[in-house]
Amino acid sequence: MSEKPTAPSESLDAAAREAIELMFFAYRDFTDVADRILEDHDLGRAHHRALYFIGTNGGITVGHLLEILNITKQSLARVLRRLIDSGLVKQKVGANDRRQRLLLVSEQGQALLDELIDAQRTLLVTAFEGADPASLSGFRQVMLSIMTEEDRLRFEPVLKDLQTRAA
Amino acid sequence: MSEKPTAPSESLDAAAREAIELMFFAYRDFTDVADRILEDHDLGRAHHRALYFIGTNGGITVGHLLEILNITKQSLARVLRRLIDSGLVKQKVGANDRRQRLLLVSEQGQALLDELIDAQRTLLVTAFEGADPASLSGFRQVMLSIMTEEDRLRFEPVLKDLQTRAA
DNA sequence: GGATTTATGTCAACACTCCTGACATATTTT
DNA sequence: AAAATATGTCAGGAGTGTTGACATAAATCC
Repeated sequence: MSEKPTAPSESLDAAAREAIELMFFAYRDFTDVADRILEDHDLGRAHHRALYFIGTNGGITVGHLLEILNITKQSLARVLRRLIDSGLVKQKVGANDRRQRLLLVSEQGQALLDELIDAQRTLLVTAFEGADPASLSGFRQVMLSIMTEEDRLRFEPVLKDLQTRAA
Repeated sequence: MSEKPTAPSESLDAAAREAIELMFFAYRDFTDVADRILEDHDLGRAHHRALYFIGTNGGITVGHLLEILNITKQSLARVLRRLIDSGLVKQKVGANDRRQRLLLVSEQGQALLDELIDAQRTLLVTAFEGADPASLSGFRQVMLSIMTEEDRLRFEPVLKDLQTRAA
């Protein structure tokens, strides 16, 4: 009685359709908590993302940051200029390669970043507490599984099947 | 030996920190599959979102769509104008309330929407297949838990604790 | 029925973010 | 010395979101 023989499992299919909306609403509300803080500093999401990856990867090069963010040099330039001019991010000439401009958050930048991370971390901790303890690993597995192989490799192993490397 | 007495559980905290990045990369790669299709039609994400909610809520009013999307009238106006001018969306005067302009996708609009939904659905089905079957419910629980109460109510019950209503 | 509210549309103007393509400089590599 | 790399910048265009004001038609209130 199944509709089409190409159906992946019917139930997975229905879950996937619902998940399209789960992704939309969860992501929007997740970013909203940071957006409210950013408003007070007249910064946008692009500033948040750059600040975040600079803060969590101190001394990152401009090129590497571009790779992570997946945007063009010009898009990042504008954002970086603001962050540097406002004193949230500092640059340091690379020790080995003097062409590089290593990026670092300033004390102020770290303070703002802490505020942003805290807001999202708190939301997530609350969400985790509101769900079964076992949900956490399911959530993680699915999220890793949604992203591209390339992005997945940025995370610690832990998953056995997805990353063929039983350490 | 714990750092602070305010720590929620240490392990939940660490998971939440990682989840900040899971959200970023998973959402980006999830939207990317749709963005590639949208490019071919010279449409942006805003058009996608509007088309999606019109398609899945046939006859929705402009006001209701604004509530779902959480954007201003002017932001939607531009997007809606394009969708209507390009024949992807039709308007119909409300039967009861003739001030209303009920929104409906055209045949073309439905075809494009199907293409977009298929792309994201396929990605999600593959992700679900690549994770433990039990992961699915964990993923769902956490995603629902992340969003605001208001948004959560848009979904079918299923969760017992979060929605106090053991129907 | 006249006043008010509601649903929708639109104009103007501004900000943020992303893109393409081109060009310039300093430094490293070949 | 020539080529490649890392970074910065200029010019210009598109999409998306905001505010505030104003206009019209239709429903609702008194």
